[in-house]
Amino acid sequence: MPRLFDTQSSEIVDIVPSTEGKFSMYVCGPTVYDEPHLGHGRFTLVYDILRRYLKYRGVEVRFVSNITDVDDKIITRAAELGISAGELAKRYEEVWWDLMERLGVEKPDETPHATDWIAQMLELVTEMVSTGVAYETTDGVYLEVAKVDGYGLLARQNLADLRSGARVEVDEQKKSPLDFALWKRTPETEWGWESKFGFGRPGWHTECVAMALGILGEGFDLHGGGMDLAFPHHENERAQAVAMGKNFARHWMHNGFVMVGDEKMAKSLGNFTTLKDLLDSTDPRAYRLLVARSHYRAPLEVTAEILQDAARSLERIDAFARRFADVVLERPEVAPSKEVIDGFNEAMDEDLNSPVGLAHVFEAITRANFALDRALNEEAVSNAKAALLLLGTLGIVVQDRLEVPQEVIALAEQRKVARSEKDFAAADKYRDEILQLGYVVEDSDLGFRFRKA
RNA sequence: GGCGGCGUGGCCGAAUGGUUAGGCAGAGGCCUGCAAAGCCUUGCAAAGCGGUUCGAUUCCGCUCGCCGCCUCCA
Repeated sequence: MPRLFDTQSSEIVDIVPSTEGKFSMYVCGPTVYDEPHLGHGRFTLVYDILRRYLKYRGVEVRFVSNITDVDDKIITRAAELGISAGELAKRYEEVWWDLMERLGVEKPDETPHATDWIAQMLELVTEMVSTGVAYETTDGVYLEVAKVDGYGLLARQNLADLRSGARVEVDEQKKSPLDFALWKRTPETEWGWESKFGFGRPGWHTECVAMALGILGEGFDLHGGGMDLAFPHHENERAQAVAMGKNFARHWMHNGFVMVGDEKMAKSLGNFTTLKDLLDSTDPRAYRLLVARSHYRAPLEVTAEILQDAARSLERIDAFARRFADVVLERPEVAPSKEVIDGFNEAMDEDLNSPVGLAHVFEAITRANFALDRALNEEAVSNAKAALLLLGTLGIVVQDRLEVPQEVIALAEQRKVARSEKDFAAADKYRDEILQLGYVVEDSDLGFRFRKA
């Protein structure tokens, strides 16, 4: 198992799963009310890479990520559009999965919906009220955070300091501004559910507790999300579990933000680029490469120039993959370079250091090319196999074959003949014609190869 | 106000108390009919000021600049 930075202890720790060889992870998914942006793309890629890496290391991963389909923002947005909240949520959930597929993010093993867990949430609320850690007011049920041991653990602040900085609106009925809603009473004209606490809907923080514990059980291995979820969302999830005397996540993992200049990309700041725009304009793999080549906890700046940089780096990877596509198949007996794989694993094992992992991949690519130039085939193939294996582990799908129209192949054949007859004027003419059709022809020992112009 | 973090070469981005990160771009060369791809060589660095040390980009302090969380937020 890798070591990972744990938000609770604020240090890199050994990850010890509750069951050896297995790993259960829960990552907070989207509230489906609008277009996802680059930040959503980053966190899904980060956890996708973690999941793929663990599987590659032979760990049996169970990955749960929820869909928040009941929320104030959904209700507000739906009202603006004049459609039902359920309809809006359904629409944006479809958008979400479509984008995930384009990003190459593997679908979670389970994708629970908050609206399917209302009954379980109400059970938890009932339990918290009965044990006295939660109380009712005229507008809902609140958890009294002062009664929770270690409240502030994930925020790394004590209760008093959190309270002094609280910016939440004052509610006379709440015992503390930090107390948060478990159940919100609403008029029956609004979207909601009947309950012993009155008609209403659940507070945000309860759904993940119900779903994580309900699906993965107590003491599941890892809970993750963006850094902005550490407080108050995850803090409040943990608070509920602690209040009920239940074991919650063993480890907490939080990824850094996507930055725009010196600011966090956020809906509220209006400085976001939608994932759709990114995917429509750039090779989706470029964003994955960008995410993988910076550390997951560091801020990540994304600009057109930086994406272009990653895209060019990807061209090098694809050129390498094309060069080795056949070579690798011819040598099934050669194993991937252990040295490269060990270097990669070592980097990834220390808090998922994918930038260093990628450096090993690029070094392997250089060595493979170097060796093949000198006909050192075994050396070339073992490095190439390692690089290809590890790229796959990061979820980077190489384009090692190109579907080329028959017409282009015919021109390349003619060019080959012209070259053998030393008719270079004709050869160059054929090359131009191939270029007109959108392909670049490259010569090699094995004949010709193509790439997209 | 409280808490956490950051400032690395033209750009992106790691590790590290003394030796090449890696990628992208640049320069020179090899290969090629010419290219492309590839390979080789090569600039360019550590916000500032002090301190610890034989030696600091790396540790400590201060200054400056910046960011995040404490409200919804990935």
